[in-house]
Amino acid sequence: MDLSERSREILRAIIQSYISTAEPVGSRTVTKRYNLGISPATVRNIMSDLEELGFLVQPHTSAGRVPTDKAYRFYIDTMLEIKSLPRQQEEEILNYPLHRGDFHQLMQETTKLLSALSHYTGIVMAPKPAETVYRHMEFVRLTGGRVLAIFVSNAGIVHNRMIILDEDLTQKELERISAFLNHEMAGKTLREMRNRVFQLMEDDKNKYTRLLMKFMKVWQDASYEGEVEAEAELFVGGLSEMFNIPDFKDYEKMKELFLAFEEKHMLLKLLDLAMDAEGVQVYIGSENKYFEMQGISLVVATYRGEGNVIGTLGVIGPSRMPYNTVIPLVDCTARVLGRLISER
Amino acid sequence: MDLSERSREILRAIIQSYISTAEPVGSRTVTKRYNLGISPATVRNIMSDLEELGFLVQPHTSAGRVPTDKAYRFYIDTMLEIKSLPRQQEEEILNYPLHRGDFHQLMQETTKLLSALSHYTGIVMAPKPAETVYRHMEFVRLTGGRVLAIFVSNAGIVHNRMIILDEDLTQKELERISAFLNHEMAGKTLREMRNRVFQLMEDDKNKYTRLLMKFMKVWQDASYEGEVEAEAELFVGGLSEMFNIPDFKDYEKMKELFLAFEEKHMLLKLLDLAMDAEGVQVYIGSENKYFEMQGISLVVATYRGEGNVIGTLGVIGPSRMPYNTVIPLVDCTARVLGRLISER
DNA sequence: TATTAGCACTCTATAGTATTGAGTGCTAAG
DNA sequence: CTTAGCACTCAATACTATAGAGTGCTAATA
Repeated sequence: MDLSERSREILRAIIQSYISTAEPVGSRTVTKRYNLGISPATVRNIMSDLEELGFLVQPHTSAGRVPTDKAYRFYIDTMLEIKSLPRQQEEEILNYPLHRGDFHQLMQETTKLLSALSHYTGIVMAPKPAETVYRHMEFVRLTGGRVLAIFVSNAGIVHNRMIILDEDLTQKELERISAFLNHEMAGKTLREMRNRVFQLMEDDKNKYTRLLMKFMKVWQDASYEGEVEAEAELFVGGLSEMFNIPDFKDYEKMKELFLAFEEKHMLLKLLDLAMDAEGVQVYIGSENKYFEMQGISLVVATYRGEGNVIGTLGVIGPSRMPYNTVIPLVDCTARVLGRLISER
Repeated sequence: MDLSERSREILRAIIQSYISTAEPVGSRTVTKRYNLGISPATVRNIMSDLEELGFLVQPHTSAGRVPTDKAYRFYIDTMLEIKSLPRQQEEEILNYPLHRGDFHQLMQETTKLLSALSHYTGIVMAPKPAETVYRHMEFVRLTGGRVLAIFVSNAGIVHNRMIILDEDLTQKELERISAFLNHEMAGKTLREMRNRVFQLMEDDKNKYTRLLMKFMKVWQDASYEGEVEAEAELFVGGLSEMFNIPDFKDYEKMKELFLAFEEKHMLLKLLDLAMDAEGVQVYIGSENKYFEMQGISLVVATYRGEGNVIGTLGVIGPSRMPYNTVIPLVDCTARVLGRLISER
């Protein structure tokens, strides 16, 4: 992208202006607010060029111009100066009462933190059962052959699954199975456990064979039904912030947005995708095929638990977002959450 | 309320008309759609009376009339003929795949079911930890003196709490505590357990005293912090249905509504209140002080688990709701959920 | 006395018109 | 290459006229 220094300056000015006012930017505004020693007419010429290059569009002929997704991408990649997080905001994150309650609450509170500080909507994707390393598992006998399998990770994340056997086991028997499986499976993810189950089922010299066979058969069925590969849980907080954003002052737009939020699959796919990359990532408008929506961007970061990347979190807002403050905010929150999980 | 038979007929006609069209009802409409052998002028006189009695209001002078909360209340109490649920809808409820997954998913899916069938927003209040009867508890040692306490109810509801001890216990020690407490506490609610803890702490002849003391001290603190008395979890599904309701076609109204949804306390208080009554209840508009909102009503029913009322569920929509179909729908869903929980 | 036809009146919603102002693109001069 | 100047475009706003739905009141009627 070979823009002249001056064109870049003007593009930056337009983007910054639009980010702070949400109003289409005219040539006069540029010269007045950012004195570049240049006349409106000149700016107009350059703006016209920038439009041709796909960085700007006009809502209508007699309006100023608005940055495109391409412009935001360019801005973020080549001219964004990320501030370090202001001391005060960092304090706020550190003092936010995240540490109370169980894992669910931790996730939920984190979305609220993200939302409160960004004034946008906060999202957190919880660790996926299939990829969580469990330290302990427990089988609790309920009535009617039903057994509740409870998995606990190092970080205190609890997942559970109902297992329905056609045979009623005593709690004692379950405890034997439980002891055996704990020994066999501790430190594994659900995915790894499933593989181990297949392995064990080959080996019929096992002394728990009959019970285990039953158990594992059911387990296998469960994973066939997609339970092991189940989607991660998605937490959303601060949805109502969306109503304060002038970009979304349109009823139909809002409806579309909320429908998308209710259909969590797409958002989860996107967040899952973000697991593969390092650091903070920004998805602008139509850049991603899973949550493609005019004028909406996501700022996403991965968070770690005991070393590994275990989930992602971030913020959803208008593409017209003050990235220089939101990015460090998301980054810091991800770190803090990671620390909390690891030292929980 | 001594209305003449004819006044009642007209009021009913107006309410039914408004429920189905969402348009203010004029005198001519009443005579045309419900032929009562009466002229518009007569209807006007009666409508004027009904307005004076507080059953109707006019949005403006030259508009028809709209039922007030008082009118809906009267309608529901004295002239609603509740249909039995159509066979087809009952089928739909019974066939809805609620039974998969864990308790959380069950709750979430139930909100979706309610929403899908009513075309409004579904809500389910999960059983409160403080009032859930637990069959089993388990303590899992994590790193750094942290212990995860896991409680399992008969129905397979799992709650967990992090307990932080300033002393590192081995899993063996925990198992001893766990065995003792399971023996001591099984079949109790969290609230009852707390009381029992106080009792046990008096008794220092107990052979587990030192560990238990530690443990219970922390437990006590936790309950002091309100963890035992924690609010029930609220599940909401089908929020976006709100966007399809003409009554809420206003941006500001919508914003207000979503803010109320995010502040779940109020809604929970109301649902909690509903636990005390039997059968299906309807809260119209300003009738309740916790989720008071112009034009919005709730249809709520309690559901049972193994005999006891353990939670509530329902539907939120415009006061202008076809109660004769929504009420049996909510009723049936509550029954089905109860059955699923009890036979889980 | 209760009902009803008739009519004037009220008020919203809709369409049409005029005006304003922001902003552009083009042209010609510097 | 830059810029002043100017005609042009278009959305937003305010104003006006009109149509239509519905009422309340009055006087006639059963």
